[in-house]
Amino acid sequence: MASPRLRIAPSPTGLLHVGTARTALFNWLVARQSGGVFILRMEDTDAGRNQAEAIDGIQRSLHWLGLDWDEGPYFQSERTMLYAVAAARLFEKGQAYWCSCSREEIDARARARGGPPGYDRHCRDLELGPAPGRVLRFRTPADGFTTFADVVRHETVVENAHIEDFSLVKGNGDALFILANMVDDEDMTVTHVVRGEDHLTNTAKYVLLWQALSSLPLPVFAHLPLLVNEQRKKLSKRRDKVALEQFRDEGYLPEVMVNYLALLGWGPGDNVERFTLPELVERFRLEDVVPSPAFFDLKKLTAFNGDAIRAMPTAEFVERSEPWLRGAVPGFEPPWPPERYDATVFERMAPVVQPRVTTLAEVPGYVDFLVFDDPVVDESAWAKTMTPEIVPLLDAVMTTLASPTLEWRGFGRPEEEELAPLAVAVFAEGEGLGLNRRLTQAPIRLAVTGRPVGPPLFESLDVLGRHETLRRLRAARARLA
RNA sequence: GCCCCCAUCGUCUAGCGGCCUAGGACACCACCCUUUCAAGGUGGCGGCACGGGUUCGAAUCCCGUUGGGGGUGCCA
Repeated sequence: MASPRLRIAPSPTGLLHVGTARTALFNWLVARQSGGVFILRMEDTDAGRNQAEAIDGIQRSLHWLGLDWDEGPYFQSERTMLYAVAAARLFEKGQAYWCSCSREEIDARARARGGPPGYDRHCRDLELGPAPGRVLRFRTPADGFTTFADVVRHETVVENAHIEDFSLVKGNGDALFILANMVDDEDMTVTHVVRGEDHLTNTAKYVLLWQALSSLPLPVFAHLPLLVNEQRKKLSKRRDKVALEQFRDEGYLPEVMVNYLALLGWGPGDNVERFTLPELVERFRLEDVVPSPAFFDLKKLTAFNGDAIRAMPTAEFVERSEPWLRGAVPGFEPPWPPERYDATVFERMAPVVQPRVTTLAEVPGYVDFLVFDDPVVDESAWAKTMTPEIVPLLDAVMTTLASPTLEWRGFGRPEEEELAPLAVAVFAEGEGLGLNRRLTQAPIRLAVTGRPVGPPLFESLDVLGRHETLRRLRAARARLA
């Protein structure tokens, strides 16, 4: 048997959608694990809906995920002759006919007869020729059944009487999806059609067309379960956050996205859930795809992302965070002018930031106090914490921190059990005033970072430096006086 | 309306007739650790939609019911 040929056939009407990405991934996995070919084909037959930008965006997103294609991108808009030839053949064989009915006429007749909506085969035997405004319709057999097998589902049988005489060519001469899609699959000798369940109903039409136009065996079909939102509706770009580039901009890692997407509609037999792309190539089985819809759970994606960030060597974390810190991410603005980013400062904080973030876009929020001239103060937290009673603490801490004999070090050392010198000094002052560690660190954190929560305090002071720490403490003290 | 598909913890899934008093992950809860917040550790809560069959035996097979979804375009 010839090597498998699979394709992803997005229509360039917007950014790559997570559902399309999942479909692309499954197709790609089958191709790669079988020594097959993965084809990219832009289904841009509807000129009015195409967006030039989308063509680049789709390719960018596929690359981002690590899904490379062997052929293409093909563009259906450049292959119109193929569809015209197929349409002419169908017409000549009597398997298609021209129809002059407008949508309004079709609907009006459906209402008049009180029957179900849909085309009533009005022009079927009128023997009309082609003309502007006329559509070409497929002459669906009046009786019999159309059946097809599906790797994910049971064999499906559809009564031909239930399939309307669907349109193949628009009134302006352009081919419709159903024709172009089938003709291209045949022409590109696609062996496996792996796509979303929303195409299941189209498949009977596809099979009918294939039988009318091709002597090749039908491709193997696999209809993947839909990705749904919390309302259990198909993910849509209008209602839901689905653009892959948005996830990228928010600091989700491509390897995590691939891993998570693979788990939507498929599960390995054992209790392992974390996979790299090469591991997926090895483990994935199309036959094991489940048929029921899957909820795209942002919480689980985020949890995986946080795990992956924590699992990185710190140097890698620093490197991969940089675009968000420098303002190099298209959809993300750091809270400071990009030129203020100082890589050497961030490098020192990175080890304590890394376990606290779940996406890379969160990183700047953990280190902004180091970049700003003055901390941005959380006023509600200030009001609660910075009471007149803490003045003695601030005074004592300032005196201690100003002492030149104090070693300015806030990071603990692996080999020592004790607290770092800065922590020892500050806690000692708090203790002297009858304050526990929790109460001692709170006002200092607020004075220096402006917030009640954040990275560990003494590490933060360490990186901020003695001079700036004291300046901020004095400023807070002044505000209280 | 009609056609098609689907149905295991809240969610994603394991299960493919006996190993299931149904396993894992995310979420959630509790405790521990702790300078905030995280992280980490330990434990917990929680499910086979319902009704009939088939079988010595069903989450697993069959039928029905109910529920959910998709399609029904001169969109893809």
